[in-house]
Amino acid sequence: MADDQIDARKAKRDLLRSLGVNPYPDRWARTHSLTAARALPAATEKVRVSGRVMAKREISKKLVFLTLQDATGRMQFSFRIGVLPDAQLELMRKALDVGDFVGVEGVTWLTKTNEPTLDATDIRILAKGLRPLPEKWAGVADRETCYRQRYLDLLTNEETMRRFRMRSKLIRVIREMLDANAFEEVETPVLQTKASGALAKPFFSHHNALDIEVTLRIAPETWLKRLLVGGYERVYEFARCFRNEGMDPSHLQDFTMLEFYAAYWSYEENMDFTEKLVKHAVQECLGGMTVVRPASSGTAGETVELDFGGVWPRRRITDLIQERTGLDVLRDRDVTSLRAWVKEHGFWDDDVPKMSWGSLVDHVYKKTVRPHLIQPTFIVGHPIELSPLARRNDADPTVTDRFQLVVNTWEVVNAYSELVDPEDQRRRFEDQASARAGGDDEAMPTDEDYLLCMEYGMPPTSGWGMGIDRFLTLLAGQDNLRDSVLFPLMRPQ
RNA sequence: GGGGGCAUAGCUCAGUCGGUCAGAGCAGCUGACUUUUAAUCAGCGGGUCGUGGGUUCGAUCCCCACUGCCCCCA
Repeated sequence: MADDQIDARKAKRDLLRSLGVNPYPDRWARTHSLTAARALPAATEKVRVSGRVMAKREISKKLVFLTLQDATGRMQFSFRIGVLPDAQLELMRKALDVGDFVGVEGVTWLTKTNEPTLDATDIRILAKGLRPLPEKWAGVADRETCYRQRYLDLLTNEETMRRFRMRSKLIRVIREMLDANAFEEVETPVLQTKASGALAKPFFSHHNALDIEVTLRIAPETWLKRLLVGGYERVYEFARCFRNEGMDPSHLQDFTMLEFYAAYWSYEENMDFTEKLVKHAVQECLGGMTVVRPASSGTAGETVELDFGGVWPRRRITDLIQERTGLDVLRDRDVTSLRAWVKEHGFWDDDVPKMSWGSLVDHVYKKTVRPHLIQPTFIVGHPIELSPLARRNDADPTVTDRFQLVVNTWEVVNAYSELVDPEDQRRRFEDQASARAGGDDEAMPTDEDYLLCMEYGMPPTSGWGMGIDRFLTLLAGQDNLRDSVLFPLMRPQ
């Protein structure tokens, strides 16, 4: 029968109940974690631990060894005749399965092989499991099961647990460093009436009480900048954002973006800070400045060593294009000839006819330069059309005071000196509106409420954003963002 | 949107160029064993071979469609 394993466990649960033992008691007072208990000297008495039974080795009716696992690690415990009362020993032999949570009280001892072991004087089943755990040696291997039933992946694959603990640590380390630099953590709306702050397609929903259409945020940017008008000087938010676009190994619909804003900083000062922040996070998470990981897509089986040490180069996007292709996009800034070049070199796609000069430069960069950017590199000098919220450069009004950090061909950080001139901002929105009218449905809609705010005065500010999921994926040596998110969205079965 | 791959027991996986091929290990059940740690030994159960069609004397295997997942390309 398909259910015989479940039936066997239910029968054991019923056995417990028939003897007046609750298979789901409310608590267990423990004195030690398993890792702490392992470190105790032999013959320590009244040690109380708890955890999940991961393996059971029944040597005889008189002696059983089991492996217990808790959040700190694993430890072996034993029960045997003469130490555990006979009736309890008999019950545990019959009713205890791999997968059950138990509380154990006992005495520490060392086996022949010097394995720290807790010899039980009392065992209580704390939660009876009704389904068998995945195979103890191989664990769960099926990727779909790992995504849909992440708890099984975490439970049986040590590497998975390590990866998600690295995620928690990464967030903690970044938060600590921002806090130490006088940043304040804030929260801004997820439900909004206008998607703003990025070039992306939003999710729509409906607000019943107000009877209005709302969107899920695509970026926290304009909200955080409103706070600068309100008097904050340094703010940040770990912001869940939602973009209703294609999904692939480097894009999730539901992702975590960290943004921070620092009043009175230029984007160049921010680059200095970014280098320190990222290096600190890498050191804390990896214990060093390098990671060997699979190369980016299209190079199956190859690995690459990323080195976050040293000083990261700062390169103009247009210079990189010229080095890679010989194309000087700044020479005449002509859309038609640039478009012809794109066609001639095989980088054409359906969106090219709609692209402005700036978008074409970005397109060429993504096709020719970015696939070769492996080691951490700052990209600067982005055309103004690509950055409707970024400050215009004083020396060259066609580019913005912006930088991106690219690692292993992925954009990990995007930052700039913020545009704080309300009239320039209005013109940029108007340009976006005409791009939208021209068919570019990613162009940003005008945000009057944000403009109103800016008219009250916004200090010079540098803003910054990092895709946390991407950065973790890089550090953890994974190649799919879903491996860095606990419960990725899956199509219902 | 186009192409490729995967789906077999609760878990990890073999296998059939179409015919005693429904298999192993773990897990489960029964028994033996007081120092195991992937415990060991003996025995016993467990399957709609993803779903639905088709070809065939015969399909888990070949063909088509569908579902889910993974990858590549646009």
